[in-house]
Amino acid sequence: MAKLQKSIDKRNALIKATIELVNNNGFHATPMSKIAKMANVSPATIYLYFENKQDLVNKTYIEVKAAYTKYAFATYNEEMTVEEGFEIIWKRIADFKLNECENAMFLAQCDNTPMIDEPSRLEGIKHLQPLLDLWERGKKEGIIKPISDYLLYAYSINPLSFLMMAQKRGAFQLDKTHIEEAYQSAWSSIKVGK
Amino acid sequence: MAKLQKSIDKRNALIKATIELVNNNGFHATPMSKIAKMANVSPATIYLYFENKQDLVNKTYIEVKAAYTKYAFATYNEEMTVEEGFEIIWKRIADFKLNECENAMFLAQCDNTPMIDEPSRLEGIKHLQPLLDLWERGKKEGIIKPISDYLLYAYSINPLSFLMMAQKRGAFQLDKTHIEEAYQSAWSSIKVGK
DNA sequence: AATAAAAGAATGAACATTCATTTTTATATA
DNA sequence: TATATAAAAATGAATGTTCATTCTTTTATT
Repeated sequence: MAKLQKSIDKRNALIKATIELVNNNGFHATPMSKIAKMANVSPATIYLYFENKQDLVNKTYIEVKAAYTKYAFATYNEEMTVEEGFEIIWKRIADFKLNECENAMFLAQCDNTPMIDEPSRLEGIKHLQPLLDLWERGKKEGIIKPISDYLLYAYSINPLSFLMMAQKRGAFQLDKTHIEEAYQSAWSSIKVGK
Repeated sequence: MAKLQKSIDKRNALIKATIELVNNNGFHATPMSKIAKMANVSPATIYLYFENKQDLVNKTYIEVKAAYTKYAFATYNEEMTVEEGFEIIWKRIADFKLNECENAMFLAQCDNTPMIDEPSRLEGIKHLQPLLDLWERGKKEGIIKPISDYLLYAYSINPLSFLMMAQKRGAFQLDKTHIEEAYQSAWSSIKVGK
């Protein structure tokens, strides 16, 4: 019962503050004291919810990653054709990167940085399985190129991260038309051409 | 002449150490003392070559970025056709990401992180112009899709960064065949389809 | 001999974490 | 229903360490 009394709101506020501060300053330039302040909590309170700073950031990563994949697959089901399924998933991912920008940026930063420990990174990858299964099916049906999943991901999904970062820097605006163009590029880079 | 007496070797060693340590630990988790130690230099000496830590990392970024683009365009010239030119540049970039892995990883980390200040970031972008010019030409000739350069970059160049990181994590090995497949994906995502 | 480069030790600030108390909450009793 | 009590949750202030930067002295160069 001890655990249950701890406020889930406080925990969420801490995670949210972590995301926001790390996005703006990077992991090591966001002191626990600032996280506490932004979450309206005493620094000592953080240690009731997380073991230490590394644990806080690992848990934040896993939580955001789970939210990401949940969002991505929310409207997908396995009865769809490969092409349908891919479009559904791709567009959900695009939505996430644009609408849940803070979360998506946090993930992007984690992915190129020694900020997250390896177990947490692996934990985060798990949830992507449905997409890999879809690709597997696509390869069997001769619809998706028979190449490494890493290549498929690099060309069809990862570009969205780059576009999101560019947009965040104000370099350019990703509108409906762009999204459609981007989708076409993504699909044409992984589908089997005639 | 004061400046000229300072050893270029020492400066290079400092930059090299910065890259290596930042790659492994991140910017804020690499103390000046460690950089100094790895470069076989006293901490105080760093301040003869760089104003402060931020300046050191900014200068490192600019230097690596310049090396990257120099490498990328080394075998390209403007007489080439658009398709030729793109292939030449693309493959040089791929080489860089695979052979100069330390440098490429450092750039990838900088690009998603608030580690570098904005002026240095802009300074680093400048050198990419020849590729943008090539694309401009390709669009005029109806060979390259008439879409934003950001989209072209996201789909044809950026995936290499993802693949490099995956390879670094030991997740998979990017061999000759993969490179060729990757090139085909890159080209087919930006060329005008029939 | 004069000047620049380099060094190692010192300085002071910032920070993660812990400590000693206080406040809140849940429950038991009358 | 009101009160007492025990346990958890929360806090602000300390603690000890780490680190960027500077200071003073030594070494190398011309």
